[in-house]
Amino acid sequence: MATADRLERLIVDECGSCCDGDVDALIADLNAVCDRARTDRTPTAAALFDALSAETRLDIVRLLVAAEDELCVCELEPLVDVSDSAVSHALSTLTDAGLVERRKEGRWRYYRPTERAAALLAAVDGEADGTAGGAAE
Amino acid sequence: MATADRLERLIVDECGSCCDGDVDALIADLNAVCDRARTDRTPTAAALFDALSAETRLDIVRLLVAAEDELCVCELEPLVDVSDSAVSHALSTLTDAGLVERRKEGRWRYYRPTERAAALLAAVDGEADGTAGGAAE
DNA sequence: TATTCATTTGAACAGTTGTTCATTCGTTGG
DNA sequence: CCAACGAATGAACAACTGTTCAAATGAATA
Repeated sequence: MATADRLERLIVDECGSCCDGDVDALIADLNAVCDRARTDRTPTAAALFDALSAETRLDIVRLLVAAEDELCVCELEPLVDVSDSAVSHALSTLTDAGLVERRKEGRWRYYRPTERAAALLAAVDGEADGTAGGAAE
Repeated sequence: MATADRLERLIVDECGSCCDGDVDALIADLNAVCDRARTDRTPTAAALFDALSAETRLDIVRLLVAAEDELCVCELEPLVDVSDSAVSHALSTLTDAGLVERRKEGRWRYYRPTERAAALLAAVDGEADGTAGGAAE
C-alpha cells in the first residue's frame, strides 16, 4: 500500500530512521486520533453548518435573534432581499435543521430562533460568551 | 406596496385596530431590528459555515482538533474516505476560510486548526465552554 | 359556500460544488 | 541535470442548491 510507504518516509524524515513497528505505531496513533475526533457527529453538525451557509438563511437567523420577539414571514420579507416564497423556503430549511421554531396563530406563522442557533451565531461572530446554556440532545 | 398592506392587517389582527402611523412605527421597529442584527457580518460568517458544511472538510477539522499535533496530508488521507487530492482541495478551502493554518517543511505540509475552528466545533457539538479566547474582529 | 389572505409547496432553472484524474509545482537526493 | 516525491492545481463531470413562478393549503370572513 502506497499510504504505508509514505508514512514510513515521513517517519524517516522526522526521526532520522524508521524501525520495524514504527509505521504500525503511527497508524495506531492516527486511529486513536480518529476515535477522539467524534466523526460520528459530523453528519448532524455538517447539516447545521450547511443550513447557516446561505446568506439569506443566516440573515434570517440574525434578524430573529436580534428581534427580542417572534417574527412572521411578512415581517422578515421586507428585511431580506428575496421573495416571500424564498423566505418561507429558508425558514422551512432552518426549521428542519432545528435552528428555528414555529408557532401558528390564525393565518400567521411566528418564528423564533432556538438556543442552538443563537450559540452558533455567537461563535461565528467571535463572541466568547456561552449563552448556549446546557443546550440540546 | 403590498408589504405595507400586509403589515397593516398584521397590526389589526394583533391589536384589534390600526391607527395612522402604526404601520410606519412597525416598519421603524423592524429597521431597528435589522440594524441590531449585524447583517454586515453575514458574508464572512456564511463563508465560515460554508467551509464547515461539507462532511470531508468537517471531518478534517475534527481530526486536526483531536490530534494535539500538526498533521500532514499523508496522515489525514487514510483517515478520511477520499483521495489525497480531495484532501488537499479541502485543506485549501479551509485555509482560505481561516480555519486551518499551514506550515511548510521540506516536501511536507503540516496543518493545524485555528482557534476559530475549535470554537465553531465546540459550539456545534453543543459544548457550552468558551475555548475560543478573545478571538477575532 | 365562496372569497380573501398568509404561507407553504412543487417544478424548473441557472449557478455552484465536491470529487477524481492528469498535470504541474517545489523540494530532495543522486 | 535528472528522477522521485509530497502536495497543489486545473479541467471536467455529476450532484446539489437557492431562487422565482405558479399552484395548493388552511384559516378567517362574508
